[in-house]
Amino acid sequence: MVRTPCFDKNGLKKGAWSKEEDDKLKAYIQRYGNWNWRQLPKFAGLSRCGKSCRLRWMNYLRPGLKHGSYSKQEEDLILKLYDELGTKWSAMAEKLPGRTDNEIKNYWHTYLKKRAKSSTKQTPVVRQPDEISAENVVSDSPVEQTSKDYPLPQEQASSGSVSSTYCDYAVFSGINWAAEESTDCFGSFSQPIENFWTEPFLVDTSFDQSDFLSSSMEGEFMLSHYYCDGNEFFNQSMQEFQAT
DNA sequence: AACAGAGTCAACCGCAGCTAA
DNA sequence: GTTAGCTGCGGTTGACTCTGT
Repeated sequence: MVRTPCFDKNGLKKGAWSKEEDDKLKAYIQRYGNWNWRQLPKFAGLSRCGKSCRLRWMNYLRPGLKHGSYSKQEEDLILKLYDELGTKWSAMAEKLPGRTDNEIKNYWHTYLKKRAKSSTKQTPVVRQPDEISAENVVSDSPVEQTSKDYPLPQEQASSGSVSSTYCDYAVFSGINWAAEESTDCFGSFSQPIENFWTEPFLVDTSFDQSDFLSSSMEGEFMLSHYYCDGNEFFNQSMQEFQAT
């Protein structure tokens, strides 16, 4: 299912990610944010290219992602969005909280392409773009159910990064990601520091997540410019987590 | 049990677009 | 206006799993 790990001529690792690499990347981004994908692997102690790190984070490690089977409503929405947007997978992902462009793309190619072909024999339903939105999704999944109860502000629904939308969804919908991923959530991100950009981005090759967690709980790590797609999410999550 | 072909999906590749110098 | 560096996107690949024979 995944590519066998190997090293290219520059000594950069390719292929499947190990648990250890995941932990390093996750911990680093949650600590410092993705301030520069190109430089990030060097500081995080990873033998990967920045692109690979970004992809891994966006498609797999990022909080709030849903994995697994799609609901009927999600399938229908993807089909409708495909009619409207074509292969704009990232645009589709914005309408499907918790799903990535890559995942939607794969799902399309494996399942929905066939379904779409068969349905083209019927008269297609033409919809205006503004008719298709996340709030039109009716789903039995917790995220989507509650997102109807806590609709996104317009600017959040229509602009900004995909991931911040996911995160805001999570926050709006009251999902306690901190509780779900307690080891991934770190206290005090909401507290500011003066010199985030001048803070040394130390290579955490000997990084111990439990140490980090405990120390961060005590408020030792504080970020003001947490330059991460999910900064709002983390700030909110931290507050929720600390409140529990 | 063994093999072949189909299906799945994480990851890679290359390009376009954006921004800063 | 040009160039370089970086990010994000969409298409594609290929290792692995599943299913049928």
